[in-house]
Amino acid sequence: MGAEARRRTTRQLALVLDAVRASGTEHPSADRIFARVRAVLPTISLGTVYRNLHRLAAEGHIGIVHLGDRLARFDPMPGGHDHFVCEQCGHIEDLPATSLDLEANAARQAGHQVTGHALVLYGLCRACGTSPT
Amino acid sequence: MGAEARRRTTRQLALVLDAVRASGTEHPSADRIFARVRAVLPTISLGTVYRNLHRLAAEGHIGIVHLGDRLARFDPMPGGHDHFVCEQCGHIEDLPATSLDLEANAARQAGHQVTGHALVLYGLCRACGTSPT
DNA sequence: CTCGGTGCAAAGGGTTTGCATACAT
DNA sequence: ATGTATGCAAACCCTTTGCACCGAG
Repeated sequence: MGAEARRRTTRQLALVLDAVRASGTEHPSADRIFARVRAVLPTISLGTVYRNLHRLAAEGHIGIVHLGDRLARFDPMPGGHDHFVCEQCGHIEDLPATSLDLEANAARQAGHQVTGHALVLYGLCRACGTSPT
Repeated sequence: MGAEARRRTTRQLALVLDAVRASGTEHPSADRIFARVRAVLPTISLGTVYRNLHRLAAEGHIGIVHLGDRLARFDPMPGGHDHFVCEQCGHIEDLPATSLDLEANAARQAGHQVTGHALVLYGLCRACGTSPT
């Protein structure tokens, strides 16, 4: 180990992290982050946003969420929790972390080691389930 | 409702379904299905494979699985069950269906209706966890 | 005979990458 | 001074689509 690449702190990196942290519950996509940061630093490029997003995720500062569609979404909370997605309005909500002991059991009984999971619940959110279609 | 489009049965549709059904536990991607079918019907096109894959999924004959990587995988079993993915060798394993009552509860308490879920467990499969790195 | 399905090839859209330059250390 | 991070733009990759022809009903 040892030989880890030396990492530099740049304005771009800080701004990308800020943007994700300021996104609250929104779970923005990369191009949304791009737009936000660009409002502050107009010269930043999309490639840089992606590189910093991945670096931040690798260092455990932010989380990446895959919701079944093609694009990745970013989350100020690094991990552990799950998500609920409304199939009608697209609203995304954080759910508390779960141990998933029951579910992981099947895998463990097959001799596998479970180290993590991704869980997305689908349905109708309160607003969509209440209002007329 | 009523006015449903009339659907035709073609050799291509049947072969795509056959290929998915014959894939067992492999969870093949679209281009893998494409290759398999092409071995039997060399003139079939990728576009047709995708169209039939989606039609079969919409009709509930096969399942689509998103594992966090970029491409979709197809499953002879329509739904209900979960998956385990080995982070080292990429092996995919089916897990029995789970109700996820505990997890869905948090969403229900917020007033949402939960109609489905996608759960992927990550870790080291038996082979990778046992053998030396 | 009809009109839904097919093949082909080009377009799409998110993400990654090569390269010369800028800048953190 | 050193070499990592950036900006730009092209490349990638999976997937979707427009269009003219084919073939199931």
